[in-house]
Amino acid sequence: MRRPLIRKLEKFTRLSQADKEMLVRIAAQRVRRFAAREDIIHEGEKPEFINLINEGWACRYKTLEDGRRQIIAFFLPGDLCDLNVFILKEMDHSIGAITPVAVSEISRAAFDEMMIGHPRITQALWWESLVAAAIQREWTVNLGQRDALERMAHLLCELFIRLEAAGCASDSSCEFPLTQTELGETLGMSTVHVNRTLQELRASNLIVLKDRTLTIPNLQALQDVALFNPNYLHLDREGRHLDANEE
Amino acid sequence: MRRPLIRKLEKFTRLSQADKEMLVRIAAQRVRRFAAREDIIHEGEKPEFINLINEGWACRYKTLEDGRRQIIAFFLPGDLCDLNVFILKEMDHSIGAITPVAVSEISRAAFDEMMIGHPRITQALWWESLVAAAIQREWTVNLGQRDALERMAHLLCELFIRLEAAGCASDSSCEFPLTQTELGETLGMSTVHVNRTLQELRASNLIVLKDRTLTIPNLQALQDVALFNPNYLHLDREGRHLDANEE
DNA sequence: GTCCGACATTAACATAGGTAAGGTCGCCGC
DNA sequence: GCGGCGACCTTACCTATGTTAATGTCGGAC
Repeated sequence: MRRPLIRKLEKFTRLSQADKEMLVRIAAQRVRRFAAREDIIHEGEKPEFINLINEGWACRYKTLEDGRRQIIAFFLPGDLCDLNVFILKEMDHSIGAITPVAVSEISRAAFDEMMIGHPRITQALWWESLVAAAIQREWTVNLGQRDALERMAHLLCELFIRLEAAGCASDSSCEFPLTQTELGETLGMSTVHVNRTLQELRASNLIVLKDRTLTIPNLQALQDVALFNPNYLHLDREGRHLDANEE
Repeated sequence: MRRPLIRKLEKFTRLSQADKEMLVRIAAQRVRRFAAREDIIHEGEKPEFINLINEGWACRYKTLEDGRRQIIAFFLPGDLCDLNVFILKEMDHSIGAITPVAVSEISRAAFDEMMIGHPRITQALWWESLVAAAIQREWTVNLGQRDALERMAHLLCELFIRLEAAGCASDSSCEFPLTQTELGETLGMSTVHVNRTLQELRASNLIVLKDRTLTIPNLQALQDVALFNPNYLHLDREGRHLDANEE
């Protein structure tokens, strides 16, 4: 059991034993499973829960009337969908599973209870939601300013670092279940060009991507290509890095 | 005095007289003014306040090492920068004035006080911040999937509708202070292409843009070109529209 | 073992949009 | 009145990326 949410929140703050137990309890109740490509919630529905991704990858996406699809965000293990969504009357986009996923539904009541009894968790959850917003902003920069190669490199850096924070990467490798079509829908490019771009990264020995596994032999080199600055992930607790193996 | 924040929040919920007085008081204390192009807060600084834009236009932006600049969001009158930012140790982007602006700084204490004594306002502010997130997501779709003409049309629809919600548009016109360079930095295109695209919209009688004034003779037609669906702005209170002239 | 669908790859060609360069106009400081 | 500057507009040319379509590979269903 990896408890990716706890792993991630501890990048921001120290949690007490009681805090951790609370989070484990929350994650254990109301678990739903979805197959790959299934929708977790669909545009137009009323959001009733905060979804927490426990295992697997999911994404937010939006489809235009004429069928073009844009992936707006990825949810990796330990990611929360939207604090406070219940305020909205209907979803303006959908959330779908990319791989098979296990999702915990957090009710408004459970959330409020946590907010009142666990200020450390509350703080940490706000931190996580501010980081999610920062990621969305960075995607705007990515799509607006970077060319295809930089854009792809940037996405790979981000996903790798986020997986690492959740304890889902081992030294320089991680699982990578995205198809080239999905990469295209994320980066606003055709699958043909996704393929060309990946070839180019492979040819420069910046990545190894095979059998749904991504290896980044030299992360700094890939970051340089991407003009990647990790500050937007706000991962440094009081300026220093956590020992990856603590606890 | 237009009180754009109150105008906008009333699109979501009814506010009591006491709520409104509270908001007026908050907006009146700690007002700072900035000239066009001046930074309100710069990347790397520690955020200490929530900024509320009272008058004028501002933007979030980010600059890559090599100088490319992306505008990430616009702040129009009545817009709040980031609820809860104080949690973060440093800004990962800058906020700058586009026109001369008047900004109210809301301290953490003032914010907490409001959260405790005015649940209606609290709800409304969370709504406003969820809408801001939805706008950011829509920009991702815009940059990823729409071509130059659609993208420009989409941005113009969005800005016009947001200005209208804040009481800053009169029937089919509004002030429009953005230069073509700024439009380019927003939409990820060169100024030359911004110009071509605006010409095309003018030639189709979809917009009149002259002397910093934008007129949209037929909003529905422009929305059609843009594949614009206003649902992401979540502007309908209990399913019906507010009378624009209430209060 | 073979058929099929999902995914990856490649090539040939088409185009949206970028780059470079230059021009006009109105405004501001002096 | 003049020089400079910023916004805007225009043209000619070039390139990154899209489109179409053919082919390859692999794993699962039967």
